Amino acid sequence: MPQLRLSKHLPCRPLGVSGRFPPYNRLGKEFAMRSDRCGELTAQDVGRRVRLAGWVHRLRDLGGITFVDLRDASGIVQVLFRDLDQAHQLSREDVVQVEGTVARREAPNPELPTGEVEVEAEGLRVLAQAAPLPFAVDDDVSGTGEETRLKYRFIDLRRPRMQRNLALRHRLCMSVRSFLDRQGFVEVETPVLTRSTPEGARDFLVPCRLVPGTFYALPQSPQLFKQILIASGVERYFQIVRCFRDEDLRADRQPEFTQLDLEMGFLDTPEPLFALLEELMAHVFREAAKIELPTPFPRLTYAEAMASYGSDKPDLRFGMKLVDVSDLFADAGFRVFARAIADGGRVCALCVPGGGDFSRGELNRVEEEAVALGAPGLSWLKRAEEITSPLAKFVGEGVLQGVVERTGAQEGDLVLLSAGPPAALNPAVGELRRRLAHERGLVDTGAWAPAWITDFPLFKAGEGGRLDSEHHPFTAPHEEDLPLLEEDPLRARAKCYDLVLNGVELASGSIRIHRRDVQQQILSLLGIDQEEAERRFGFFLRALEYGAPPHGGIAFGLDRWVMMLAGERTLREVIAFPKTAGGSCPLTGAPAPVDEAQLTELGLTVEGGASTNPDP
RNA sequence: GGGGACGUGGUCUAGGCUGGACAAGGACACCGGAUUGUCACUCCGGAGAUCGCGGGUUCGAAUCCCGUCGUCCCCGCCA
Repeated sequence: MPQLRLSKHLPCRPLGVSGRFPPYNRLGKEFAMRSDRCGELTAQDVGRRVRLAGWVHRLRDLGGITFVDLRDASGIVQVLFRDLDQAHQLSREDVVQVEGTVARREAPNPELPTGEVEVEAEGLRVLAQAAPLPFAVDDDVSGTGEETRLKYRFIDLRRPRMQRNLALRHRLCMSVRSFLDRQGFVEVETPVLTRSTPEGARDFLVPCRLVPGTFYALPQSPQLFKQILIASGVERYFQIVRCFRDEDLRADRQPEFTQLDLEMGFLDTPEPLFALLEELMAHVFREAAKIELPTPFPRLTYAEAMASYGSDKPDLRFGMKLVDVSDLFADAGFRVFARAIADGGRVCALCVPGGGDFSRGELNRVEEEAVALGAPGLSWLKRAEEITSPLAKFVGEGVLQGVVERTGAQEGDLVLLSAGPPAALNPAVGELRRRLAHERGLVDTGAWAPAWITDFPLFKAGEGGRLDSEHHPFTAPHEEDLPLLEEDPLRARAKCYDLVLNGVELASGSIRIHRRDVQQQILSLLGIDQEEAERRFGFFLRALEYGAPPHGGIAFGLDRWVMMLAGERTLREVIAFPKTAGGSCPLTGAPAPVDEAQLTELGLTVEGGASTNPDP
């Protein structure tokens, strides 16, 4: 039986031949086990003696001849075994080393990048055998339940699509780091074992053995640390950092997730930051995904976004703005609308291009949906050759004509009309806008539509008439709104901004308060008195007392960013080892009960005894 | 905390409404055999499931009911 002959010096392929990802600088020594990578062999290699190593992707045993698709990170190449008995013993996903000669194929496979060639094996060594697989390593993920994929994540991640996602994430991080490095940012690590930070979510707690009865909290974000770093003279800080929030999960929410966190000193308006971040975005899209993003990004104030799109994260890949037609209906004779206006509401029109084909039944369904979303009701008009509308019997034709003109409705379009208080009406119609656009195929799914949303309110109404921070308690108010803090705090605007991409909130930030007295005022408005403030974040307030420059920053949801670029539907597809919706990890079996001895050491007892959780 | 969907050999699923020849069918994977140009190789043969778990209804439950656990999606919650 032929054995693998290990040549002493098999020259490695020189640099620059391959354009495949990931290209990397090869040190000769690195290739002790292989001279080439599977996916990189081409017709130019015909006649070369090569040594490969990889996984047996697929086997075709024809008796006297056996084909093996050999796979490594670079791709797949067909290996041909002639009269090599060992080849019959191979199984899928065995790890093998093969030495042989590159030959031109009798029948090329156009489906495969390496399809013109194959490797005629002269020797084979099995490096590791694989047990029967729970699922195949191919890109059709649909044939496997997610729990099974997570339990055998080490197999799942071998799939090209998952490899691509991991690589995309890496490239995104690399391009972020290189860009920010060139802009003078310094990556500084902040503690994971820390105090509760005031983000408003539930904390993950870690019991402290040295002081029984006390707990560290895992950070919901490094917010206070990054501000302290600014006060510490780190003028430009960033960090790609894990954050933890103990809340229920969603397709786009994991209990631990990654932020690109950054902060700049000597910043009192967001303008320089916007310019920098737009360049960062454009750079990252170009480097990581070969997408050109035009800059500058459109900007909308929070008030504009709510009025025109009914959302603080509008999807700008399509139009369909909410159009105010209140004035047209104020005295038009339709009492329902007139009363809504008299009560301080508005009449809002939404043009659905091509919506003229909605049947009466569909319109009823849309109205039900609108009401379920919080709109008081819904009416409509259609522009065909004539304008038709149930409102025609209440208002003059001129009013409906006015609606058509203002919304720009073309022949064949539908205009939905609803009236009510803006706080309820706008989000309802905005959500309707989003749903109808998707249902009707009006969204350009290949487009990238970033936008800045600015000037959020500083506060929102909390439970029992309390004030809550819209962003967080360290957000600076607009100077001209400082008087409002006393008179009408809910009207005060914050120096606060979100970066929205295709209707998804990608990043959120603000100019921070850098004066101790203003900070104290905000905290007291939030119902946090001096004593509590001192107790919870006295360390931070102290930092503001010793010369903190004006500063501001932003934090990106990095997982979401990768998810969008990867075109994935859930965060789990872009995180190597994610949690299920129930917060568990099928791979490791976490969370799991711990030994009684560990609890004792920590001074903890578990009510009702530790729940038993069988090993996975 | 609430709502919805799902749970059947290793994997994915059919069957479930209308309980009875279902000691559960198929595909892929696996095992044995054949096979010298395949590429989702093919052909022949084989093994493998007390239908998530517990209880109930019934002469009889994969199927109906209740509970429970798990997975997924949504609301609440959460930047």
